Amino acid sequence: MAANSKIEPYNPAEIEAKWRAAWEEKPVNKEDSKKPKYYCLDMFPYPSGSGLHVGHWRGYVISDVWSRYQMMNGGHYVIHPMGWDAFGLPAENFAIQHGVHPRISTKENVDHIREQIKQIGAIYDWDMEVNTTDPDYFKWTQWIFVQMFKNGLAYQKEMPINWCPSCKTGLANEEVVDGKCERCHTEVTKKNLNQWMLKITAYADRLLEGLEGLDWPEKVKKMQTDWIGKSYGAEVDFEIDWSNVPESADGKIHMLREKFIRVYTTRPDTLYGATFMVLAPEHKLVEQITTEAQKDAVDAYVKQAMNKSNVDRLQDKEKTGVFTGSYAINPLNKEKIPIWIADYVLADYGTGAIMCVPAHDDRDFAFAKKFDLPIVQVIAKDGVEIEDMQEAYTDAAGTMINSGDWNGKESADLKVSAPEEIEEKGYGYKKVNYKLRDWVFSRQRYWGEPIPIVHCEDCGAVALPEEQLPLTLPEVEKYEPTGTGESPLAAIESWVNTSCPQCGKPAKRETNTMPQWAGSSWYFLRYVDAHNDEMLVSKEKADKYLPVDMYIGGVEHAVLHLLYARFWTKFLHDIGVVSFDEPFKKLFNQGMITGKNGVKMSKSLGNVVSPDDLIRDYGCDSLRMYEMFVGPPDLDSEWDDRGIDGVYRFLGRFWRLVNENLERETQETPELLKTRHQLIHTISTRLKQFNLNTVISGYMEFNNKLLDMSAQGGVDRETLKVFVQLVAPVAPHIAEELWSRLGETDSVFHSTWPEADETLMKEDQIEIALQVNGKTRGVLNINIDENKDTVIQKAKDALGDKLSGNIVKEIYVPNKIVNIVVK
RNA sequence: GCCGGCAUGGCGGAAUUGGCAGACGCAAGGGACUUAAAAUCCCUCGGGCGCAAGCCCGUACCGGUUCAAGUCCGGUUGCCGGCACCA
Repeated sequence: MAANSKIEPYNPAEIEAKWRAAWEEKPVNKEDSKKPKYYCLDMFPYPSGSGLHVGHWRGYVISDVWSRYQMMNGGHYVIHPMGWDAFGLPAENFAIQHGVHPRISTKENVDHIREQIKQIGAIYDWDMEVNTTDPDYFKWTQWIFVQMFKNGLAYQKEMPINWCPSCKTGLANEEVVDGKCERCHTEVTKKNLNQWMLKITAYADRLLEGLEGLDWPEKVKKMQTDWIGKSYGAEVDFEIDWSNVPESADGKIHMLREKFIRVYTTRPDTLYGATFMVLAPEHKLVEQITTEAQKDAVDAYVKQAMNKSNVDRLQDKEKTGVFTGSYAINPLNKEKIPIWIADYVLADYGTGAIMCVPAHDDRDFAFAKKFDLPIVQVIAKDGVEIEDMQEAYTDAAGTMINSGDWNGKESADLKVSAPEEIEEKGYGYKKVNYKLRDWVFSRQRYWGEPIPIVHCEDCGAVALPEEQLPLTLPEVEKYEPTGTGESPLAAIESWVNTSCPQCGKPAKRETNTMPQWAGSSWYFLRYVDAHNDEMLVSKEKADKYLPVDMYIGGVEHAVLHLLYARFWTKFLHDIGVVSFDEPFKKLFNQGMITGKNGVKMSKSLGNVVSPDDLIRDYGCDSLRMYEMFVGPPDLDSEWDDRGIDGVYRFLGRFWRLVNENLERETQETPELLKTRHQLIHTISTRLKQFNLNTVISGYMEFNNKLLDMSAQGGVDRETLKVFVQLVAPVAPHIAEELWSRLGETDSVFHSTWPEADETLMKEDQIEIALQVNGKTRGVLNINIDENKDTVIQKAKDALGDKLSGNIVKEIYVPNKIVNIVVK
């Protein structure tokens, strides 16, 4: 059937320009306190100079589809803002190379990317726009820091921290990936610096417990759980046997000597099996307990361990270590056990010292084998003591042996009860530990929020009073990091020299800046009250519009931004700024769009696909739809330009379907009614479940079906309207155009999402499969919900002589299948 | 090493609670329309055997449970992701 020749062809450029202008003038989503709110948030971008590619689009399209769906389904006022995470190194490096102030280049980049993002045709409310580098914004970032300082959560500490020699700045643990800088992949070294730290560890338990109630991908929750790394165990004291270290040797006297070495263990049940101890090379007792004979070897080892880079320390799985010459006493069996030092023991976890149970720990086993130390099994594996052990038995499962009065107990029970027993006997304490470390918060770079602290000789570190915020960055000539651990700000004397806010004496400003993650740790709160001069967000707005209902972005921030933002939100909750303590109720991680063969799109590889040409050739709606159709939204997908032809052709046919039926006045038939409700049901279900790629295939399937019906008589107006509504979230421009052609005067996005009536969508005739012994041998048309006996009789008739042998069993799954088992 | 996830045509991918594997699309081939091309429309499209009706094989591999397995269970291999000496 030829298309009606009078129908004008689908012209996306014209339609999209028309509706872009109309929406610009009269936005479809405006603040309306009478409607229920829905907050759908994108992870805001860093405004880089290279602009957006089709991969960036995906997340923004997903969130816009979801936002528009929320507007229509439930009549929500949707908070859907966009902003800029604009502090950071690229702008600063650009300044170093070209002498352009980061403020200037950042503004240019923001203006450029804002225009690109507008191409997506999303319902962003630009009145809410925030920029982390705007003094009116970072005033509040600094304010939060001051509150943390006042509450003892921001503190200074001199310690060896992760240092990136290329970025010339300190890094948080979260920013070190495989021993390398998360940004530039340079090997991270250690540097001893006085740092500002944020006490995220004070929130370790709450950050862990809070995960339980969140509708987040399990993967992300697990990553955070592992990162926090909570473990249960005991701290146990081992008495030091000082007899090998004469007190007079280096002038030390007994009184100053520690009596015990304290260790942390998660396996107190294996205490009888501890046959040696190992201290971290940095442990404070190492010097004291080392005997004269071992001194040279120990000194050499400590020196070498200190010089090892993170990467070496990670890669060298081979155990190394030296004997200190001293012994300790196992508190339970009173055995004398040697004390070693080795770099496999970390100085900054637990107590920096461990008891070693080689029979039941892989690392201790490897160490014992290498240095020929005794191995004593204390848990029977499968009821027996292993002869000539080849690997450690690490399960806490089995009966205790070689363990004094613990013999015969179950190790799994003992693992739980031992800490208390040890506590009663006075050898130690029950103890919980975390892998999470405090957040190294200082950066020795220019383009970040200045830390609002003044150092006064008399008063120490003093926070700037609130009325002096924001503390803005001074103009500088040189942006180069010094590399010495000092910020470039330290060279600006006129800025550094100030007076103490407390006593008025001359004092110096803190010259470090905050890390990139500071501004992004709370931006989602600011959007809903972006122009408030009085506070970071009013109580009223916060209560009305927060927290975030749906957060959409890449998985790469699982333990960085998402952990920090949760921490800051909990803190702001505790000081009464907001009344909730989890910022993001639901999280969705979209998969990455890659180039051919799953290679990440990058400028240097030249495989970046720009949306610009595609929009020109196919239009925004086609690109939006293809972003959804390219693959399941949560998985990575390879971009293939050719695929967009498919959705473009579909939109052309959809255009034709509606237009060729505009004037027809087709009456609704039972068949059309049924199809309409099946369509509503199919699309709504898939949309709700976030199966966005199959939403698109659903459109295509029903469009083909309706085109057939159109050719055979026509499609009624109500069905067309419903179809247009269902397409609207994905392809808003064409939908709005067709909606108005169907005679509607208000926006399709102000219409109510159609509901499927299950009774109307039911087929009355259905085709089911006929099987013999589980193999399909034909199909059968039956009435829906037809009685079992009738169906089976029909099936037997239809199968006829394919049914040879005795019928053993007849299976009928209603409306699905008949299976006859013969022998 | 430990912990997760995944494995389906030439390609991207569909398949409620186990119930006709390959929806939808891309690419490819054929046809219609056209002076021609583009666009559009129609048909074919997992492999093998067969003139045909039809039969056999097929969801990484091996085995199991079941009337019935892409789906569940046990084992193996490969790929991806996270953690990486946290005691």
